[in-house]
Amino acid sequence: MGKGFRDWRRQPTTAATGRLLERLDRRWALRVIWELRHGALTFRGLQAACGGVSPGVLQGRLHELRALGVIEKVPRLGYRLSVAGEQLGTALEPLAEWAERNSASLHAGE
Amino acid sequence: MGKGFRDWRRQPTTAATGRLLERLDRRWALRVIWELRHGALTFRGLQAACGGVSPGVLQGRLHELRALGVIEKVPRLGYRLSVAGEQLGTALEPLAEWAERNSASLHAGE
DNA sequence: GGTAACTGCTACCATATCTGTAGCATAGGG
DNA sequence: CCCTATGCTACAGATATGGTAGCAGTTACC
Repeated sequence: MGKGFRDWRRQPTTAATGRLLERLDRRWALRVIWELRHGALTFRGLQAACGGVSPGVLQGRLHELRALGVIEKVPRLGYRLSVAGEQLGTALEPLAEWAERNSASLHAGE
Repeated sequence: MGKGFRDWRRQPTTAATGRLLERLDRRWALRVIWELRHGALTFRGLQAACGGVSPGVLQGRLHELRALGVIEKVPRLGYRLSVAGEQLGTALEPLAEWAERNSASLHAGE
């Protein structure tokens, strides 16, 4: 980084939160969890629900999210949230509520 | 898309939430908001807080987030959350709490 | 058995985005 | 003037994503 960095770092983001954000700010990561919040979806169903993500990317996200332990693969149904994943989905709800409340400005930003 | 798509689309993600997720699942978007939650930061301070994001990317995120109306630029202090942005930051807290609770599995997924 | 439609998943390439570093123009302090 | 900090731009190389085609396995049906 440039030379002008001072190490004043105040209360820093904890490692755990940092790791989470590191995973979730990738494309479709949040969306996948969000789409699974009401139950299991097949790979292709999930793909459609996300508006046609490319299968390679979806595959990658599913792999990462499984490694994180938030989703799991089930023989017939496809993929679904794990217990931890459902909690994560719940933690996402305030975000969705915010989006609803601020849909006007979200639209403007487009 | 493959040919095998069925249009069964159950309760779909609302447009507003979709748009939000579309913006926030880009790299560093969530993190920037998260780092600003305790007050304003300068461009370079924000850069440092995010672990050294490349300035070009940070610039892009700041531009997008300003267009969304969640952050604003202040003459001397750098950048800070707008009123809506603070609400968004608050909506992010459950996510951070989840991360703390599940730090073990987050570590495992690394 | 043949076929049709589904399943999860892989390969490929064009494009977009991110990383990492260097550097510019400005402002303020000493 | 010199030094440091500011916001910000530029550029090359690495990585991620988008879009499409297609494969192997399973299930259902005629």
